Amino acid sequence: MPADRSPTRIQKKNRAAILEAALDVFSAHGFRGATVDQIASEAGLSKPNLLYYFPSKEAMHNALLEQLLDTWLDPLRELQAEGDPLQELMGYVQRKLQMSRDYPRESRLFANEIVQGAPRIHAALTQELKSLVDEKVSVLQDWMDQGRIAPVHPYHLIFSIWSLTQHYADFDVQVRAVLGDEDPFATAPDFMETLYRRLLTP
Amino acid sequence: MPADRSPTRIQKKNRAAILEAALDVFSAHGFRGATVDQIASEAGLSKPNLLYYFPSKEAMHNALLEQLLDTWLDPLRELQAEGDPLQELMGYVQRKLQMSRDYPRESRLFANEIVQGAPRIHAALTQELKSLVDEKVSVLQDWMDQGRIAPVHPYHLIFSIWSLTQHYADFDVQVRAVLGDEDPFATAPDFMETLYRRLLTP
DNA sequence: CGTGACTTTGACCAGTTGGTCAAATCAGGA
DNA sequence: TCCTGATTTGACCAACTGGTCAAAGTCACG
Repeated sequence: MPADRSPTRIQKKNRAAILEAALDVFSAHGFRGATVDQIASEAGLSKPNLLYYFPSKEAMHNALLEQLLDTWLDPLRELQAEGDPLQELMGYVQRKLQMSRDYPRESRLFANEIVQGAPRIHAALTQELKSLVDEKVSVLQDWMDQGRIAPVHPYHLIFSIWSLTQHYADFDVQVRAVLGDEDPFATAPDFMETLYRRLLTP
Repeated sequence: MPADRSPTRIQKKNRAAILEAALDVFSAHGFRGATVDQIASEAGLSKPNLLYYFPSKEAMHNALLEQLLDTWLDPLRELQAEGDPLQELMGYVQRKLQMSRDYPRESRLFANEIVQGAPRIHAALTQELKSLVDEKVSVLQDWMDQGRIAPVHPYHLIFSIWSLTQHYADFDVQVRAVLGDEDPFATAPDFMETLYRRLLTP
């Protein structure tokens, strides 16, 4: 096991390579479907060498999830109570959509975990996630009470943004199978814009 | 292997029990994460007995997927070109939402398969699925051309219905972690109704 | 009740899995 | 250069995996 001291050049490089490979494999096969051998070969390292940097397969998975949950919630954190309501919400939707386009593996990693009952991050859902959502929901509720956006169930509003945007990452093969050659990300932003403008304009 | 003749009472009962258990296990762990032993013990049969009724683990998975793809597309098939456009679409949304509530395991089985790249049903996506969607999209397009519903990208409209409704089955733990005690299916139908009425009313 | 087909299972197998370990190799500061 | 700690790996292991098979048990029907 590498020491707890500040990481050497080699440690930095290898840890990053391992996490990169692990993201690839876990997001494509889920936790139980991924094998350490597969991650090792994709990282260009031997299996015992992986286990020198991370004590177990589960530790790699945890490292990814912890690192990612924060990044994943950033777009929602940026939603400002002080801004223009419709503009803030549109910004949030477009940021989430960009994340689906630019980080589809991260999206699928979470999707795999949640679909299978979130056995490894259930605590984080009821804590960090819930409290952030509760906070932003109260902002939405204020806007609705002030008549600045149309009144709708604020939690379902947020769920709808999550599901619509992540759909393009998580169900990518299905979307592309139906759309054929058309690039989903070329037309999705416009659709989202229309949908939420119609829904939320008072 | 059971004969090809008409199934005996025992064959019917055991096949059904196996598929029921397989649905439970596959939907909770994905294909690679599920084990035949686990399915066997949940079905109350021995492992060799399972493999007497199905030649392999993959055969069980295929049997489930084939049987389910049809059921899964039924709500869309019921969308009638002759009916009232808004009412037809609302009906479709509500039928899909009910399927998420009543058959969450089926939804998660598909979700697992698609998220992991649909290695086993990719052909069905580009054939049965695509042709049904193409057909219904042309109905939607006619309605839009006639000004009977607002013009939006028809494929994204269908994707949005899929993602919104299935979210409540596939991401159930997350939804419940955020909502606390509130039953998502008590308030979701109303939210969907509002959303699609605002989006589609001309 | 007897018989042949259907059903069930314990024991087993070869391949894969996550993980260990001692020994070998390497990097870099004195 | 040499030495010490960091890094790497081949060989290995026990547990588990999907799947096989011959033998035993059960059923339905004449």
